[in-house]
Amino acid sequence: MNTFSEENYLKAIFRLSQMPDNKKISTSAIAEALGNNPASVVDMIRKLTDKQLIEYDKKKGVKLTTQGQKDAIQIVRKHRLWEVFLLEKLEYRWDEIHDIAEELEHIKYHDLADRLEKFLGFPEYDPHGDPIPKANGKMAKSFSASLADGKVGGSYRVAAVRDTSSEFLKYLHKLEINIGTQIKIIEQIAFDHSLIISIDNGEATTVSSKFGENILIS
Amino acid sequence: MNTFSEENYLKAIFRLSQMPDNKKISTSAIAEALGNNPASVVDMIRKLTDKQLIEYDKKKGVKLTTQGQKDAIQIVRKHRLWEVFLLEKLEYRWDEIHDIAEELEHIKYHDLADRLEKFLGFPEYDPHGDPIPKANGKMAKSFSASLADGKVGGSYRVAAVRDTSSEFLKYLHKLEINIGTQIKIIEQIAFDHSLIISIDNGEATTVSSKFGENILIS
DNA sequence: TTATAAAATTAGGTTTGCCTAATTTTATAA
DNA sequence: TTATAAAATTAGGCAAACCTAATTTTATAA
Repeated sequence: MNTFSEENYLKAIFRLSQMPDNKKISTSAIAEALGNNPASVVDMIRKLTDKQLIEYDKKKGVKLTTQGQKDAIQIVRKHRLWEVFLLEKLEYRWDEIHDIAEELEHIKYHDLADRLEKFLGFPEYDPHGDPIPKANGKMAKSFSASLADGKVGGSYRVAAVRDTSSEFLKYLHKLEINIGTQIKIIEQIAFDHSLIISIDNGEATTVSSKFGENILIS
Repeated sequence: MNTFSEENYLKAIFRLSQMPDNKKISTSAIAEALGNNPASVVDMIRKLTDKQLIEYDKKKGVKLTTQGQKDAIQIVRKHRLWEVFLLEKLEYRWDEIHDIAEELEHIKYHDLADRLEKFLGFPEYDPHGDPIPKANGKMAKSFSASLADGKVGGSYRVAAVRDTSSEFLKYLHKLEINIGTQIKIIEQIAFDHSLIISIDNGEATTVSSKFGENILIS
């Protein structure tokens, strides 16, 4: 079994490996993702390599092994199921559930994820629009197109959010944007790629390019 | 905030302080309860004393301070609420829930216990018959009379179990004893205080005195 | 009372997972 | 190509929470 910390590294590496940009997963990228010092990451890379959960090549960076990938997906599965539980059953807000699920995802017990999944009615997506891996590790493809990739004049459905920080989610809450909300791109500012959008046909609002990149559409 | 380990010590001390025998809570008693070495307990006694969660007197043993008691009760509260969740919602067996709740009880987040309690419909007792502390720390008195204290010829309702180990609970499952089961004491063996009992008016069964001490009656 | 056993404590050590500071390696740009 | 910046690594350290072995204190029983 893996420790909490090992699990957090696996999850971070998995997340990085899912990024559309397909960049190499470097020591410093992992350090940044976890808020740790790169020196600590070097320690853990050694440990996870010994456990054969990752492979490391200074040139190519870190890659999950088959087992590492399996382990990571099970953590992601638990995280997303618990998020559904917290939102739907305990009525937490969108921006609160991530942090609690960060702790709950590490609870290990035979069948726990499967029973939780059944209890929740086999949800396909978590409250942030991310697909929930099945018990066998299979998962639907994540949404990858962002609002920033949309065309001026186009109208798009919010399918998921890339950033799940409470800052971003609180901002969305303020703008009344949820999964399913329809967003129309009215204009793109050439200078900094800011977007002028209409939310559910409401009045024009300006958002940054960073904002647009973190809204995934379908 | 307290660490997982500190919480486990507080909980163990609380449990010992609830024992009807009212014995002094010694270093070795705590060590035994947690399966740790007495030397480790000495370390932690120092730490919890510094944090003003316990008071220690070599003669009188360990005592929880007001704050220590508060903290301990909140952990017990979470433990028992999660047990209800695991049994009622996830359909785990009686003998499985304790171990999972041991992990879940340490999850900290504003309101978590309160929301869980509400979701579960404000249960009064956990599946082992132990009272669930309320948000304000108040809790019903635990059942304290055991079957071993019963009279020959008397008939008693199983109100709770003292031992929550899966070994004991599996044994109860085999004997078809649950909370609410009626047990009649047919005879007590003078030699070793074994009990001959009838379960829900079924045929005579012999159980040890240790068994009798771990069944609490009302 | 004194010998013995039990309990408590101290001293010193281990592992995990972090850290800082210094150094080495690799990449980038003048 | 060479200077500089960035990234990676090494060396050494720290706190938490355990441990064993040795010692001291306390309790119990002959």
